[in-house]
Amino acid sequence: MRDLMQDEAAAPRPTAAGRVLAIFEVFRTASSALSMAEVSRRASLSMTTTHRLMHELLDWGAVERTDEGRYRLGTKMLELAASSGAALRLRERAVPALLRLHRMLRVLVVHLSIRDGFESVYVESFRSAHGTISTNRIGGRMPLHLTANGRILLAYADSAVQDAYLASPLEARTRFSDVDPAVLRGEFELVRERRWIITTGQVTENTGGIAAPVFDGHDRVVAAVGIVVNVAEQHLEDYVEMVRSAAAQITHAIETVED
Amino acid sequence: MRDLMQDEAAAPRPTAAGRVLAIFEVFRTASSALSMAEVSRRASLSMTTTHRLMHELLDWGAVERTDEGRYRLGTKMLELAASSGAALRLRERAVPALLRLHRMLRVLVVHLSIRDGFESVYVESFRSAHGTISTNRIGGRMPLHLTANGRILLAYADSAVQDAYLASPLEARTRFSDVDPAVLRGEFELVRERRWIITTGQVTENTGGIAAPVFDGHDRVVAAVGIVVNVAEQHLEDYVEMVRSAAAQITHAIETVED
DNA sequence: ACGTACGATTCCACCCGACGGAAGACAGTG
DNA sequence: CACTGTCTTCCGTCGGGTGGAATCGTACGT
Repeated sequence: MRDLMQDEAAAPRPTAAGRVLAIFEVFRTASSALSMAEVSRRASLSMTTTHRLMHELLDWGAVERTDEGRYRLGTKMLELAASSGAALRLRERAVPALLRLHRMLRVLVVHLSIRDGFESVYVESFRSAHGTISTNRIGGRMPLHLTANGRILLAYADSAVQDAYLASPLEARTRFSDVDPAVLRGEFELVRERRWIITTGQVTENTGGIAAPVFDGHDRVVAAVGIVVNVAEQHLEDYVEMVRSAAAQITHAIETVED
Repeated sequence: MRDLMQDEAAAPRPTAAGRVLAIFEVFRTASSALSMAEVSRRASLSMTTTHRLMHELLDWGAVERTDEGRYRLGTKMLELAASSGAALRLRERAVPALLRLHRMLRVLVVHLSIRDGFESVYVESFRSAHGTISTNRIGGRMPLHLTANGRILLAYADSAVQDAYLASPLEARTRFSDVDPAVLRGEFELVRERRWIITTGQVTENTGGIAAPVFDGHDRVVAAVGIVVNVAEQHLEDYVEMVRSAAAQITHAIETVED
């Protein structure tokens, strides 16, 4: 569609590895399969270089060709993700509890996320067939202060992380979005005290979230479980215990099978 | 544990990109976090090179450090996988139907797989809490001829692919494993005729599988849905309709939201 | 059919980034 | 304290990586 904004597409460092990563970056931000020339442009690499690198990636299986001759990331990347540290084991142990939670809450969305830097990354998410609210997919990212899950993760992060985060510019998505560090610090306080949180109107005006922390065997928070609901919906508080219970189940699943 | 078998660890091509991929390969096959020296050895790279590359990967987010200072793949790999062609959209559209199937079949395992070369890759899999049969995780691979899902995928593949596959050495995992090309060809015939399959004792003696094909909008098979059951269990045939129904639902979900 | 435009591929000579060795910093262990 | 392993920095040399140009392929428009 709009092909004229690849200007600031992250100038790849003049190192060979940097160029490979630049190509990955292109695919990470691209929504569909790309032609080699498109990759070349977006990665700011010469066609020659792109061509050679792409073929190395093809041989290895990092990218694959579509029937129309375009390129996209290959299934081997799936394997890599599965080997990726935190995500894998966590997801595996968490799914049963997430499913139970999801089953109790037909119409809603269930999310499991971990913190990566200043962002919340979705490790798993189940939404019901119709529920089109919240379009996050696995691997998707959101600012920490706008989602219930994110606030859980930030509330339990090192104070150094909290300070740094609150000192950075805080994005607002609605007129209700909390961007005042003082308010957020208060939220964190509350979270650590109650071990759950409710947010409303932060991402879009008519949605809210309920989330709770997942602990590892050493009382450290490794993830957050949360659901997204329509604020029009009755008492959000009614869901709190279900979410907390799911979080507790996952905590238990992680603690027992420690390795 | 056994650190003496890194000999045949895929000599990385003497190209910079090849070295990067060698590192990815190390993590792909490693089960836990690794020290940099371990990566260096397994990838057959000098410490200097490993050190420099690893830091580039760290900066970009491809790998991350554990608390103990070891290295593992970073959460950004999750994002890459989510952007990976076939897997993503397919998985997204399929999950609701898979969940419905899973809900009906408490004790069992539900798998969604696609074909990648001569292997079946699991795109999603749900197992019930206790059911410890079948240890496949997302991104996991299996030979095509041994699983119900794999046979579905192979039965609908180009005949060129079939011929090539059947001409290659066929692994057997139990004394019941079918490794006779003629027998397998017969199976494929049957699959295309009935649009479902039952296998028994192929991977382990006491498990069986039931699977059905998922089509895209152009009558091509893009995935297979299957379940794993204990052969001791009653009539495997009883599950066929449920599996076929789930496959049909996914087919429908893919066709409708074509893009 | 012809011409144009764009993408993919191959070839090549120059050159700069990548490489490995060596040596030093650091931590844990006996 | 010596020893063993890991991680890190520095540097001179060398080879793989690089961009340009030329070729081939294919789809589109006139």
